[in-house]
Amino acid sequence: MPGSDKGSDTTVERMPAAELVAVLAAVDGANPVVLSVDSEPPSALRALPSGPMEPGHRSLQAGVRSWVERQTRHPLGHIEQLYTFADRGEGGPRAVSISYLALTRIGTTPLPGWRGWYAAFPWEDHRSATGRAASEVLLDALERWCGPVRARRQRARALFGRDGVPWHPEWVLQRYELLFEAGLIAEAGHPAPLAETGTAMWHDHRRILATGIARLRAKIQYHPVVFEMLPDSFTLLHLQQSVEAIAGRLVHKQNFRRLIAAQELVEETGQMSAGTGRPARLYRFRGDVMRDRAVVGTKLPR
Amino acid sequence: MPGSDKGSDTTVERMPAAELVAVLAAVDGANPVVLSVDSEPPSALRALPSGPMEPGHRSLQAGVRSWVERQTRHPLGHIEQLYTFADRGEGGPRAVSISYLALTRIGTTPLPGWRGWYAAFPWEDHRSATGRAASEVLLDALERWCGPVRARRQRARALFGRDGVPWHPEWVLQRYELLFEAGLIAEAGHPAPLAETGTAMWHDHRRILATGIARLRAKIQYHPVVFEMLPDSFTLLHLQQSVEAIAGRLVHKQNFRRLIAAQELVEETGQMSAGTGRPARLYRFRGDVMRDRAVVGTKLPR
DNA sequence: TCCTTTATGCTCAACTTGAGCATAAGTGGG
DNA sequence: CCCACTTATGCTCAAGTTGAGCATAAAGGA
Repeated sequence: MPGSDKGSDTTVERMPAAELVAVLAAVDGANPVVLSVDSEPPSALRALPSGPMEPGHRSLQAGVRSWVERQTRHPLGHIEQLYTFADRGEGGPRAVSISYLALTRIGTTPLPGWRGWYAAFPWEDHRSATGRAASEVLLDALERWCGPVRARRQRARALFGRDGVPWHPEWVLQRYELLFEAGLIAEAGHPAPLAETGTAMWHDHRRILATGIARLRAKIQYHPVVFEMLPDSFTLLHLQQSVEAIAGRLVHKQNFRRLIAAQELVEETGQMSAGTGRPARLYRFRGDVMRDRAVVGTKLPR
Repeated sequence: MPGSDKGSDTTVERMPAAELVAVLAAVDGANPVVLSVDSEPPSALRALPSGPMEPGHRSLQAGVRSWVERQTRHPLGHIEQLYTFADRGEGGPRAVSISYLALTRIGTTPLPGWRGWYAAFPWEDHRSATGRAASEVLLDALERWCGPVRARRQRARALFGRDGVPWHPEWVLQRYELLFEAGLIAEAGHPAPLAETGTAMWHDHRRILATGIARLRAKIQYHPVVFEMLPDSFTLLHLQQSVEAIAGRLVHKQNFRRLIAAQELVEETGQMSAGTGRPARLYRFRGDVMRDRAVVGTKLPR
């Protein structure tokens, strides 16, 4: 192998184990959810599914896919690697965890274990006034923590968007890390200093989840991955609500439709939806356009 | 640990060693370069610097930084994780390699080992007619390989941008993988079927480099990372050429300046450049705006 | 019937982007 | 000194994109 200081064979003994961690995301109506395991109390979001890496797959990707599909009995849509973390186990060998984001549909038979992801990040849901209020409260607390340090205050304001600074849905991880730095995050040990601080998760799973949400929010703007989380046929409102659920903010309905129409990502099935209000046309995703353009955006209007 | 089928202790023995691989990028005038090691013949791009992961750092990031800085004696600017690969070592334990992208300046004392990255990807340099021609030749070959399969042809055209389809600089990895699939990539074993196919690299380093270039091209559009690769003071032309070198395509000069001016990312030093043609103002990067906005774009006009 | 709810079509102003025109200010050669 | 050549810099214009709102349609229930 090339490289300057390649380790000797003894190095191998010190080498870390690798673990896979999955952020398995779906949308249940207007509620974005992830699969959670080992909940105590039940129905709380506590830990992401994880397991050891197994030899014998063509790629890590394939390994994650078959492992998750075996566990959940759900076919997976889009899957992508998030990040690799190394934790030092008290100065000794380090455990490497490789995290993945995978998208799926909640079928008609929802598994137990799906939990709304905003339980862990109340301030990230800017669709509702309560979510926005949580974000305000945290920004206040952050500014107290910042003290007179100008750079810090500016960073806080840029991330949490006050005073005309726009709110960027995809900066989930940066916001989480700032809150963490400021000691405002409830972790397993110490209790939450504020009510708006969200539920704690096992080990570093909350950070991994933040990474996953951030990636998904970013991706949704330039790649039609939402459709991996929708049923075969859906109304435009359904599509819009899924996008809003993920992005954590509302969009202008007419503009959203204009955008969707312009991109020719969907086609009418010819059928209409039932339900309250005027019936809406049902659409299906046109998988074929993916090949024409390789990448197409869904773009979020404000 | 939570998770469904957590491995027993015996699993640990099968676990892979982890190796770090760095794509260390810089810009030399109008030439984008990466640090290469172990060149044979010398001055060829053969392998990326790599080494074993060492315990004792706060994070992987910090480990890579100190390792690369020790090797190259260059301070690193931006550094980010690219991807984690697992290669199966003949069905046995897998080697995990964690790859990183790091940016730096080539100081006044250039290290040996910097090589133009387009040697490995001639078709990615759309600044020159020869690069565009290489891209055309490869697309022709691809279309022959595709045969009548419509979906394949469409994918090839979308990626290589023919017939009015726009060329997307950041789809480096996808293009590489398509060429690879089509058997058009020269790898260590078999020779190149075409002249335009670029130089082979050790193991999977060419894929890693492709990932790094892709990430850098994408990043440059919404984060001012170019400045990490420029000297303290520079002319707007210098800045533009660096961007063009990375993006692999030319931009409209006046629009580029308008964009830079609008973003207030740079300020005049008051001095002028010497050299051929009318002297130009020298600028420096305003590091302080980074904090105000958290993220600022450099955006590439066509 | 009227009220509530959701669907859908259309317009407008503000802003962004791609492209080009024109002029300025250096250098080196006749 | 004037000219060709090179790079710098200011400005305009047409198209396209985006944010926001007006208006109307079609269903169900009180």
